[in-house]
Formats: sequence, structure tokens, C-alpha cells
Amino acid sequence: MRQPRDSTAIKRPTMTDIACECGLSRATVARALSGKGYVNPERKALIHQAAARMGYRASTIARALRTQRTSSIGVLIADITNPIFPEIVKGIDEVVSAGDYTIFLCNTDEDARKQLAIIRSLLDRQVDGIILVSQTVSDESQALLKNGPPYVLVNRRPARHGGDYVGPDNAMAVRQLLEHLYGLGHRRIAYITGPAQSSTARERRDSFTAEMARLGCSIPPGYLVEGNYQAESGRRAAEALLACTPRPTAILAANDFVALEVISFLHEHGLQVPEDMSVTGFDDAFKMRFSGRYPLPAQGLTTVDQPKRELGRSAGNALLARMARPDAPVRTIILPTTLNIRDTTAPAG
Amino acid sequence: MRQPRDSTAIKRPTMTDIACECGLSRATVARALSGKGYVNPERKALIHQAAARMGYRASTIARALRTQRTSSIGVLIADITNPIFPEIVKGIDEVVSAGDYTIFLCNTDEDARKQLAIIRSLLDRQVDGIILVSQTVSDESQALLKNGPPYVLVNRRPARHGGDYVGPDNAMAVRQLLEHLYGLGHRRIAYITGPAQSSTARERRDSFTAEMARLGCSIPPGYLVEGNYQAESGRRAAEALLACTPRPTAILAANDFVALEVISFLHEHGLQVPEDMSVTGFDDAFKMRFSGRYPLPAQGLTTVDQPKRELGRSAGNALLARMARPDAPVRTIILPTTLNIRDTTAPAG
DNA sequence: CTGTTAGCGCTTTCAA
DNA sequence: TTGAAAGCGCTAACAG
Repeated sequence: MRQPRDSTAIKRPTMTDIACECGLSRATVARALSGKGYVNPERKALIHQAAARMGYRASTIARALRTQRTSSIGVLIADITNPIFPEIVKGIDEVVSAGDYTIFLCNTDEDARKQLAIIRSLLDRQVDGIILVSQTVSDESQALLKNGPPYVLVNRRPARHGGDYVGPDNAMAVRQLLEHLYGLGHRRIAYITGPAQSSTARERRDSFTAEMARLGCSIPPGYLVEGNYQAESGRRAAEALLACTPRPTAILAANDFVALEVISFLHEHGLQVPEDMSVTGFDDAFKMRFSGRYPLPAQGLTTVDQPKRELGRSAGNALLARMARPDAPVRTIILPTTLNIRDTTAPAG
Repeated sequence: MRQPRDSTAIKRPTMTDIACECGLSRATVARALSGKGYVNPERKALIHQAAARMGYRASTIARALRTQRTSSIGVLIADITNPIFPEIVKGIDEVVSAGDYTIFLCNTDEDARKQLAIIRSLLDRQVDGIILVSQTVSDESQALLKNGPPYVLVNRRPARHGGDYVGPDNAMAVRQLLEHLYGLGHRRIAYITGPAQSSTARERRDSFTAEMARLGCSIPPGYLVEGNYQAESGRRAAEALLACTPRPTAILAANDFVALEVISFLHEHGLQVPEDMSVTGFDDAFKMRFSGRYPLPAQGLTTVDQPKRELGRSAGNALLARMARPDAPVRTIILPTTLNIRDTTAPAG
């Protein structure tokens, strides 16, 4: 039995306050409020009333210190400003906040140092789990993660990653795009890849060469150009591709940003899309809440849609599952993509 | 002087572990590590070495319990999926993470119950401050907030709000739009408002009527139609506006989503934009990383840009300032908007 | 300059 | 069925 120190300050009431109020011990209050352990029904009611009346709410901090569980998770994201990420985050949020977890959201800006600092800070805060969205996990980060709470990777994953992973079916995506173009008669198809350090980019690139081979199309030198997912890299790539002979009749861009910049470049150089060149994107980043077309009705980008929201939900669920049973078998979840044929692809001239 | 309980488990080392390792008291370790208080330089070095070697990191939780400060802030957002919000969040993140705060990001989905639950949970976690982005603050939420940590409002604010606020200059935005249209010869201008519960929407609406009066334009009945910021409301509003006689020659939409849906509707009904009707948006939601135009080069929406990133930064700074000096004078920060003239406005026919 | 002590608010044995 | 007591890991006042 303890006395609260001062009664004048208007601070959050603690268990001690309630205990005093009811003339009971803190232990009894704890039992009554948590519902576990025996406590006289009348007193229990009394305690609940007092708690409600005084507006008592348990301190998450104190509980966390005691139980070593914080009911919080960390989410690492490259850049919240890139429209595909908020969708994923939303999916994660939907499932984890239903499980009463709160999210620490952190931007890494594709910066390994920041990534490391953020993981440290998350561990210092003792998050119960971590989700890394499209992160290239550095060795240092990896090392930290190993001794930390469960984590799941979304989109990207290191070469031989043994843990939980959720990602889109990149091979399927590339196949959908290529079959569409092949069906339109395209044979000279170029590909602007993502950065080599992105596993997703590598997977797509490999799928591209494999699928082209399967379709019996050769890939002339210069048709594979490396970009970095930034719009600006599309401009350089497009320039290089226009210089190729023979010139490609279709260009697959690493993502929608790059695709749009390619289209801009082509326009500036007197080429019409899709008449003179077919161009496709990746992600369906701009769709947002619109169903069929892009913001402006004029023209829509042919692209392949990743199930972004679902990626987030799956990741959230995978993490919850892992936190519940740390030694359950590893899960790898690959979700199907869907092709959206719009206005930037046409039969090969 | 204390003994650590068990030494086999590979857990995070605590101060006690370091103290034992160095044969010193925890207090000394604490002083050495925190840098405050005197401690023998040699021992200090020793302690730092041990800490580094053992990979010691202070527990944020324990510190928070002791100091009652968590170095975390809560950010409430309506829907992270709406492209204007990530920009704001990014701005907040930039400044607060530089100040070593971590962000709890929470979606409220414009739902008052969720808003309340989230604020409760944030208070339970003892965040040091809260930023509410575009929230209609319910009375219950308001009451909670009053006894909580400092908070700042962004975009929306309740009728008579006495606290810190950061928002765009809505009057300026409307003026820019109207002067542009007026200059093009438009006189019959309609306005699709945002929902009445949004203070931002109300401010814009009031500015609209005021400005129209100033320009000497009357607002025929039916020219002011209430929407709710959702694309779909643009459809209904457009339908209503087409039925007006005389028909307006220009439509101001509450935001870009609504504007696009209006344009879609007009197209479907055989009207060309901007030839037959000028349409403007609000927010420049789609700009993202592109400078001049919308995703596709075909056509860009004439709209007024809110300084989203800057709104976030200002809010972050205002919160930091408030946390540092809780009784500094209240700050109201209004940031200028900029008009982006693109392809959906033209001289009145 | 260093150690002892108390305590943040909660959970959880262990006795009574 | 209840209370006493210990302790999560840290900070800070105080004594030495």
C-alpha cells in the first residue's frame, strides 16, 4: 500500500491512485483491471468504476518496461512520397492496428546510413517487429536485425535471404507485358532496368531475358539499359535507345515514373506514342483512386499493377504470425500482378 | 552495485552489465555515458570502451519511464493514400527526426471514433507531442488533447481554435484561381465546395463568394454545390452544374480528384475541356516529382499548389518549438500558394 | 569524483 | 481472495 505523492497536480491517474481511492492494494487493482487472477466481484466492480471515473489508462511505457513488449512495430520505407509506398503502408496499418499495434514509420531515403540509424533507434525502442519495404538491407543492418525482433521483407530481399518475404510475382509481370507486346507484333523490345542493387530489378531483368528467349526474340546489344527508378534515368535511357540500330519498337520501363519520362523525351524528339513507339510502365503508381485511366482522360499508361495494398496486408499478417510463433516455418508469399492495357501500346508499325 | 541475473542469454546489455564489467556502480556508468556529472577521465574512457564493445544502447523505454519523455510524436492523418498527405508527413519527418523524435503515424480515415481511439493510444504511449493533419477534431478528442502534450493543427482547424496552427493561404489560392479565370473573360463561375465540416473548405468557400463579389460577378443559384472531396462527388456536381441556366463557363473544383472526375463527366457528355468549359483543381496532388505536367504529357490540370512539404516542415518546427517552450505565444502560420496554369483553362467561349 | 538510494508505473511470483 | 515485495532499466538527489 502506497500513498500518491501529491494530489493537486492534474496528472494521469496511476494504479496507485486507484488503489488508494478504493483502499486496496495495487496488486488487486492490477488483477481487477487485467482480468487475470481472482478478485472479489464487488471489489472488482468498485475498481472498474473508480478507474472509469478517474479516467484511468494504463501506461504503455511502464507496461512495456515490465513485460518487454511494446505493442509497436517499425516500418521502414524508402520514401513515403513515392505513391506505391503509402498503399503498402496502408495495407500494413489495416492489419496491425487491428491487432493493437502502433506503427513507427521511418523514411530511409535509400540511404544505408539512415537505414542503420533507424534500425538502431527502433531496437532501442524495443519494437515488437519490423517490416522493411523495398529496402536493400546492408550487412550492418542485417547483423542488427539478426539479434532483434522478428522482421519481414517486402518487395526487395537480399540474395540468399532465409526469412519471411512478401513480394509481387515479377516473372509474371514481365511475362504479361511481353506477351501483350508480342501479341501486338513487337519483336524488337528494349528494357530499362532498375538499379542492380534492387533484387526486384534483378528478378525482372532475369525474367525479361528468359521470356524473350522463350518467345524467340533476340536482345540486341544496347537494348538492356540500366536505370535507377528515377524519372531522369528514363531520359538518358531513351536517348541511348533511340541511337540503337535497329531501333526498338517497344520499350519496357522499370517503373511508371521512368516510362513517363521516356514518353516525354520521345515526344520532344518528334516521336508519337504509341504510334511510333510502344512504352510500358511498372507499378501502376498513378492509378490511385481512379479506376480506368490516368488523371487526365487524354491518355493512360499501359502498365502492370502490383497488388500494393495486398502486399501490405500480407506483410502485416506475416509479421503478426511470426511474432506469435517465432519458430513457425518461414513464409514466402508471392502475389500475382495484373496487366492494365491502356493507351501507350499499339501494334508494331 | 548489483549483479546481472543471468549471463548466458544473448540479450541487450544494460547499464548494470557494464557496471559489473567495469567494477563500478551504475550511477558512475550513467554519468559517464550521459556526459553529465563528474567522472574520472580514465574510468570514463574505460566505460565507453566497454559500452562500445558490448554494444550497449540505452533503453528508450526505461528512460521514458523515468524521465516521462519518450522522444516520440504522433501524427494523425486522414488517409495516407491521398497524395497530398505523404508530402506533408515527409516535411514533418524531415524536421522532427533531425530533432531525434520518432513518428507514430496513424490513419484516421476521417472517422471520429478512430480519431478518438488513436489519440487515446497516443496518450497512453506518452508521446511528447501530436500533429493533426487535416483533422476535424471532435469534442471528445479536443477534451483529451487539452490535458495531453502540445499539439499543432495542420490544414483544418476548429471554428475558434486557440492553439498553434499551420495552413495554406486559402483566400490567396481562391483569388489566384479567380483572377486567372476572370482575366480569361470568365464571369459565370461555379464552385464545387469541400465538405462543410472542413474548415479549409469553408474558408475557401467564403473566399470564393467574397472574391466573386469583389470582381463584380454574381453567383447564380445552383453555382455553389457541396461536394466531399471524393472524386465521385465531382460527377454529381458536374451533372447539377450542366443543368443550370445559364450554364457556367468555368468550374472550380474542391480538389484535383474532383476536378478530374468533372472533366471525365464533361467528356462523356460531349463537352471539351478547356474549349467548352474551363476546369480548375486544388492541391496539385498529382504533380509529385514531375515539374511541369501531369503524368502523361497530353494535358495538365490548371490548379493551385499548396506548399505541402513546407506545411509539414512548419508544423514540425512549430511543434518542436512548443515542446521546448510550452507557454510561448501561440503561432499561426499561413503559407502562400502558387497558381499552376496548365491546359484545362482557356478564354471564355 | 563515486556510490547508495529511491522511484518512474506496471506485472507477477509468493505468502498469508 | 488479497497484499507484500521484487524488479523491468534508467535517472537524479544526496551523502560521502
